[in-house]
Amino acid sequence: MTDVKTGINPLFLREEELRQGLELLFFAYRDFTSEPDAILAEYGFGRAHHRVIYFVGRHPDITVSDLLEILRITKQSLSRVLGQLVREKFITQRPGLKDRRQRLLELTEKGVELERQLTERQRGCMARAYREAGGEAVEGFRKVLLGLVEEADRGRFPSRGPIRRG
Amino acid sequence: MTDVKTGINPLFLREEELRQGLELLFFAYRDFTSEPDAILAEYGFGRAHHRVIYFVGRHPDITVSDLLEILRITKQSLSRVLGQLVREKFITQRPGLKDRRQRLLELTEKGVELERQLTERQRGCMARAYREAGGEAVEGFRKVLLGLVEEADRGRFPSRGPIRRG
DNA sequence: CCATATATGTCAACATGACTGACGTAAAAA
DNA sequence: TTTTTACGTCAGTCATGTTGACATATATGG
Repeated sequence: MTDVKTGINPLFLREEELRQGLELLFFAYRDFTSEPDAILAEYGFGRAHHRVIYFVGRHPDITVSDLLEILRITKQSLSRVLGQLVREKFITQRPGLKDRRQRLLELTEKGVELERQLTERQRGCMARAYREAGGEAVEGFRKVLLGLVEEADRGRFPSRGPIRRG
Repeated sequence: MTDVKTGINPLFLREEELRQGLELLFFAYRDFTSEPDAILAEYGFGRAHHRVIYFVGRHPDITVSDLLEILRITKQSLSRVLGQLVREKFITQRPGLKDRRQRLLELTEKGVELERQLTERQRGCMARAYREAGGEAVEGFRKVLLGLVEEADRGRFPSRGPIRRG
């Protein structure tokens, strides 16, 4: 194995390194959410609103059930925040074309603006981290995180191949 | 720049890639916490208890204030879960030696056992992801995540140098 | 020694975001 | 036509966070 040839212990499986992985995830998530939380508070919204706005922006005309599958919360929980966002005109609903039971969700201009404002900060943060770490590190970051995501959802992250593509 | 020489766009800064980063973090965190949540529920505990148990296990004899700084919650919030854990004998408190106002926190045997049970799953999950991604990817994972962590807390993650060390 | 600052705890009230369970309606599908 | 599906809603509960006010013991500095 690598360690025999190179004199490296398989450190990446050691307890300490694993724990650091857990903690990195905790600290990164903690700090990553704190920025938008402040903005959301100005609107009287919370993190749940951010998630809804984000994924509706990301998948225009998403249905309620698809959104529920992403968020993994109950419809009652979603209903509350979604209802607010619709009433306050950040999101519009319209019946599906093929299936008129569906409510296709879409951001209004107001919604797009808020989404931009919220996610811009996070993207900036991520961009800085990417830049500082370098392209190769980003590949690794993606690879490991993808391994932590449930099989079923990995398809959401199309591979771009190793580092470079045409 | 790289793109001129190699024909690569600086893709790692593109909107799409940044968004995938945000989402990877969301999905990974979502799935990463769901495992222990089930176990915690059996004890009538929640995620907050896990965090306390984890960091007390990680830093034996940690003080309440140090724990508060890690968790970034109010002492009232901590007090509730910590109180439960102490009453149910997962954690012991004893006055500090130098400063007797402090309450040094430590896991009991029962606490160690629960911590192990909870974190074992997560470590297993992380180990699998590490193994599948490879050592180099793990370095990248660490690098990027560290860049997302607030300056002040980066010292918690001593660098092991680039991939290999003696 | 005394005043002040610190470490911690506690009570009360409240908001958010999750949950379960039950029930309702409209539309699709069998 | 019956059943299933997509979605909504009401009601109640729980976990976890918040603020504000106040209490106590101990440390620390003048």
